[in-house]
Amino acid sequence: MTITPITPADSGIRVAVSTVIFSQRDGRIVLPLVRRTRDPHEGQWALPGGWVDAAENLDATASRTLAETTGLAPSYLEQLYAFGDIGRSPERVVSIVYWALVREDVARAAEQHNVEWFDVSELPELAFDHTQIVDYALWRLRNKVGYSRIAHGFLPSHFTLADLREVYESILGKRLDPANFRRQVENSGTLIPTDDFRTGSHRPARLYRYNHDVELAERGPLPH
Amino acid sequence: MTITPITPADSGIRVAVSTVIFSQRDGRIVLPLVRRTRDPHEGQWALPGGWVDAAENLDATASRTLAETTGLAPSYLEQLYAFGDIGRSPERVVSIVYWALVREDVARAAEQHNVEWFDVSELPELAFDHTQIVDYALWRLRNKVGYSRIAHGFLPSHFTLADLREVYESILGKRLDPANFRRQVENSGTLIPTDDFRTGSHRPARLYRYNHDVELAERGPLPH
DNA sequence: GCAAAAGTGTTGTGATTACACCCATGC
DNA sequence: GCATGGGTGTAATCACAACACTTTTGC
Repeated sequence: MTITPITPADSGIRVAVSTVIFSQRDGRIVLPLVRRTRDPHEGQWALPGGWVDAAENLDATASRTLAETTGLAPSYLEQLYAFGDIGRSPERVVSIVYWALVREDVARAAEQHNVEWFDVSELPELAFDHTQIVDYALWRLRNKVGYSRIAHGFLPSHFTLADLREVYESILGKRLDPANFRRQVENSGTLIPTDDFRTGSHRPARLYRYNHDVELAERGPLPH
Repeated sequence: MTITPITPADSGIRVAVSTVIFSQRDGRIVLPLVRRTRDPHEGQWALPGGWVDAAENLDATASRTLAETTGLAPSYLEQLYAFGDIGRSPERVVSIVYWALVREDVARAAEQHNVEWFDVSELPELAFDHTQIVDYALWRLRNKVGYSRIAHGFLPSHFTLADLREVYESILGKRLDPANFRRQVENSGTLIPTDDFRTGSHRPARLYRYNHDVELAERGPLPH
């Protein structure tokens, strides 16, 4: 039996993957952009990404392009949305966009050439529809921080409650009550207190580590 | 200036759109499947869908294939996920999957040939990875019903609180307290009481209509 | 001692739950 | 009348926010 394509394999549609990578730095949310070296939009800043190879899964493409940018594995990676409007590029391109979180220390360790990290509130003009894509990724991030534990994805293995609170505050853009914040996260069962403290200023703060028995976010029946 | 494709236009990857269409019938969630008329998986049941035309937006393709199945416009339509694993089809196919809600009366009015509606708890074996896709769509539906008003998408323009409660109960798979349910939805501001009542058995029940000033679900910065 | 962050205690408020109870209709 | 679903009332509970207060460090 033969397989009969209904459209020719050359359908005029190409498939790309881009990734919105978030990290945290000095209480700000930052993301890496690459400068385009060819048309269209040569010279403009764009999200890191690449074409999907016929023998490579979408997730793998996202991981690969992410590694090529930050040099290391993310602490969280999730598909965001498929953008495929006709006018978003001179040729017809469907972009499967992912979003990722990388820890602050990981991001700092692997700075690359022609990659620059920008504060999300001070982004330059972006190529294609990437401004809209970043807006949507930010919306998802702010939403998801309210009902999951993804904020931990920004932090190194050991951290204080003030560190974690700072992450929440920079994502949500508002101050949180330290006392109530402490109780909320203590009751969530996602943190394991250690016997170590961070000293240096004022009263030492206890260091916590993440309880890896609980997922950063519920993903439903999708394979992880 | 010339555009230089990095991969040839014939990348060996084709782009399709499929849609998981939900409706409600006798307290059960049902969805339409089409029988495949060619290989691969000839004769098996599959989600309605089609190839993306180079001149057609993804949303438009979803609406079109949905119309070809149910014959009418959905009350809710949202992108679900892009499935693109290597092994999911003999050829490399990236499927942008949407999910939709259609009102019970709309679904009943437009029954089509070679389309059959199945109870989601009694699905046959499906082609490709469509079983997994339906599982994920159901998970999203059950989640979203908890924090949005999409359940209204199943109902005709006028309905009783018992109708609405039945929708919630069939989605969530559990009974809800009628008294508390009433207060919750009355306080949500999404319902407008009418002066009409449904009679026929016991005490007549007031008919409500949906307040179209509030969206069925918050979609963030994505264009609707 | 003093400032400041770490950490604890207390109180009020609003949403949710469980359930008792009344109302209006068909039979 | 009586069974049944429509609709109201109410008290207990819980999560959360606001804020006063104590503890422990650096200087």
